[in-house]
Amino acid sequence: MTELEQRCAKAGLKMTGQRRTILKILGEAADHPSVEDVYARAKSIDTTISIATVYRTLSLLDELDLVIRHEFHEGHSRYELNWDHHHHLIDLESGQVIEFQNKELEAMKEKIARDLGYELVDHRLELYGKKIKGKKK
Amino acid sequence: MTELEQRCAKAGLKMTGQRRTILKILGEAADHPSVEDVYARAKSIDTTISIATVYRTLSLLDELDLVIRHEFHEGHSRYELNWDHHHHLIDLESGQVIEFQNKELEAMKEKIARDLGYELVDHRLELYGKKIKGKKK
DNA sequence: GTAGCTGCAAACTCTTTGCAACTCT
DNA sequence: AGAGTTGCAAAGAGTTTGCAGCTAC
Repeated sequence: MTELEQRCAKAGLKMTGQRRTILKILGEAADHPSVEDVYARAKSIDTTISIATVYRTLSLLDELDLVIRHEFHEGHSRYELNWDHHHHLIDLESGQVIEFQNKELEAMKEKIARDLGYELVDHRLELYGKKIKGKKK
Repeated sequence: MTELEQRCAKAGLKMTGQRRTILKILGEAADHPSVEDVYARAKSIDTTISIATVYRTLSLLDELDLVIRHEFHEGHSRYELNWDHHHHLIDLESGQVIEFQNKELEAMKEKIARDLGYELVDHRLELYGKKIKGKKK
């Protein structure tokens, strides 16, 4: 039983085959799959799984904070495991999503929230950019 | 003719009554209205306006970058004029949206993008927090 | 055994679109 | 005059839900 599965079980979720399949897919995903993506990958493992189950499972995982739901202005959501905290740079030309982390940024966000009288619970930063062509090294 | 209307006209948009109404509403909005909000307010000025026109106009304004479209994970979009650049802190308990700016943050984001080999075109930062009750002054 | 989970299909919400009539320039 | 815009209603996309049967615990 994986750590992820343990955390689900601890939250009172029954570990069904479908849920194991979806957790496996999320654990192996190097990208930020949409619901349709997760569904397609799940079907290659369990051909009988339904998209309703994928929606329900991802919502549950989101509530448990095991997963992060993104809205990259595409008309649908994308998901990823909530493992290591990071942010995203979206390539406006190719749609490619690049992950990054930055300690200073984290500290700064905490401070901004505190100065406004808030305890920071969650936050999102998305950068949208274009690749610089002429590499001025 | 307002500056906003001039910028629309310059982009080749015809200045119809409906568009003027919507621009007026956005200019006067102190919040971040949803499409339904804009539609409701528009109707109080022009009872014959349709929600299709509101959708179409907001999309156009978004393309022209006169407006910013937000997805605060509510299942619908919210809009605001793209005047002064700022970010948002969303109160998780009340849903209240607080705006803030931060120079250091801006500089840092430019740097992160550049270091990744990207020219920053746009970006979003959203903080989600809870009000700190015991004001430890 | 039973509370919870699943697949299916229908329903729902938000948004977009085809079309004929109308209007800004 | 003519290209662009509008309202209407229908269609589309993404997501949720009621229900009967099934399954993990």
